[in-house]
Amino acid sequence: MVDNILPKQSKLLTDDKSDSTCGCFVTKLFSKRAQNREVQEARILEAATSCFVRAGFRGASMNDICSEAGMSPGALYRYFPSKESLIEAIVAGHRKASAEILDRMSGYGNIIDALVMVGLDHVRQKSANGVDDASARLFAEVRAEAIRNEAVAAQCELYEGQMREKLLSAIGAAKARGEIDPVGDLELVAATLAAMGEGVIMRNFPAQGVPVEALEPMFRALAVAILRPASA
Amino acid sequence: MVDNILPKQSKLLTDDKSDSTCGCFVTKLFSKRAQNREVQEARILEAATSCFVRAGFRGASMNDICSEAGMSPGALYRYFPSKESLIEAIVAGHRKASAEILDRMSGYGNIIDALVMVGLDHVRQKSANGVDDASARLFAEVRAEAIRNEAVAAQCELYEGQMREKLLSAIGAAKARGEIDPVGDLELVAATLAAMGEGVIMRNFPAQGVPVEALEPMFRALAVAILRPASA
DNA sequence: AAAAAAAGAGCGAATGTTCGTTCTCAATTA
DNA sequence: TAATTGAGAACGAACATTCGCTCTTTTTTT
Repeated sequence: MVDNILPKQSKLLTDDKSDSTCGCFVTKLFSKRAQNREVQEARILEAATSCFVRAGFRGASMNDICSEAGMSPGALYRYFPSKESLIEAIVAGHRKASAEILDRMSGYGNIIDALVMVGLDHVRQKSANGVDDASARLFAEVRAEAIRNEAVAAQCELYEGQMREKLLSAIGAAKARGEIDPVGDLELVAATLAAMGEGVIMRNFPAQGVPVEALEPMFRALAVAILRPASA
Repeated sequence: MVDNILPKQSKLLTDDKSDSTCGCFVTKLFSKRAQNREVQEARILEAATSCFVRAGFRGASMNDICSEAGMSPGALYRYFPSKESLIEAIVAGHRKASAEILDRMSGYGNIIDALVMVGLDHVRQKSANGVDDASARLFAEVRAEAIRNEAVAAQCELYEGQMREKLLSAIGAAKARGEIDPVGDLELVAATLAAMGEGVIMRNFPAQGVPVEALEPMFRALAVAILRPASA
């Protein structure tokens, strides 16, 4: 389809003549070749994401991805050894971005505000990240793929384990401070909050015309109901 | 794999000789042939469900399904004209079962109890329906498939539209009665409850060792938080 | 610094396999 | 006998991946 927006061989980094007179291994790290590799990998991942969102991991063919990336199969296979490796790279990046949102929790004075922020930020990121709602769709695809693809399941496990820990420690600390009185076992409380939040994220409300702000009272009500802060 | 647990041709209904002396068209409806057709269709759907849960809609081949059903491709294609038609039949059945749970809502005195029941019944049905947790896994698969398969999307739309209406009318009635004071717009409230409930269903908690009863206070807290009953 | 050699990058046709579906023919039922 | 049902081989398309080749960049040698 989109055949040649970029020249066949990216020249992006060719103009500025880097001082290749230096013989040290810095040349190796920043050589034309090494830089090009990163650019190409990014290009492939972007194309693959676009194709996978459109047709699913199984539905998108390597040829589709090659076309979208403006690259031949032979070239693409120099950067990723298999379709499977592409899927894994994309899943890891997707889940990592989610996990990182939780790191901002400590910036909030109380746990309720922090949780609401986590929910809203997820919705924002998954629905308007860049141009389209690719991320929310990927979420569903990844969930399904994880059921039968062991490597993908492991990636999910890894990052979702991190998320669970972060959530758990934040809630545990708040409880220790006497800030909240959760309705149940901390583990279950954290898992339920995560599951319910994920349900909202996957619905992709913004794509259906519901503004992110409208979800704020919903997330807040959920957090208050499950965590029962002393102030309420 | 499981090659021949059942005989190649099911004899389940062959033994009891039905009175084929009657020449009216009732014979057509209940003839050996017509009965056999239903049995075979059920057998195929069961096998297909099993395969799809194991490998996904795209990952399971028609040969897999044929083997599991103890049937040749030629035979199977007499009952379903395509893989696509199998998928659609399964999706429809799966979503219909979900929608029917909502019909039991009117049996409860108040909306909170009714909602909690709906959530728990979904979890029960999706996780322990029959033998394994096939139904919860199918949920994820169907969500992903609906993104790119128009026919599946339409099936989901149909039944989820019904569910939305049922939920909306139940909540609307409770509000009219002054029983509750929801935190927001009724449409959004219903959609959020459904999304959050779905999140819990897809997590398949019972398969991870969390008993269904443990989820009851979670669902109740959610319903109370979002709907705000006067009694609370 | 120039020449030669090696390594890397890209292309696109080719490969072997898998898959959904169809076809032909035999067996069973009406 | 006529119609339905089933088996299983066969078909054509699609797919992930590889191969042989050319061109460019980097490294080594002179």
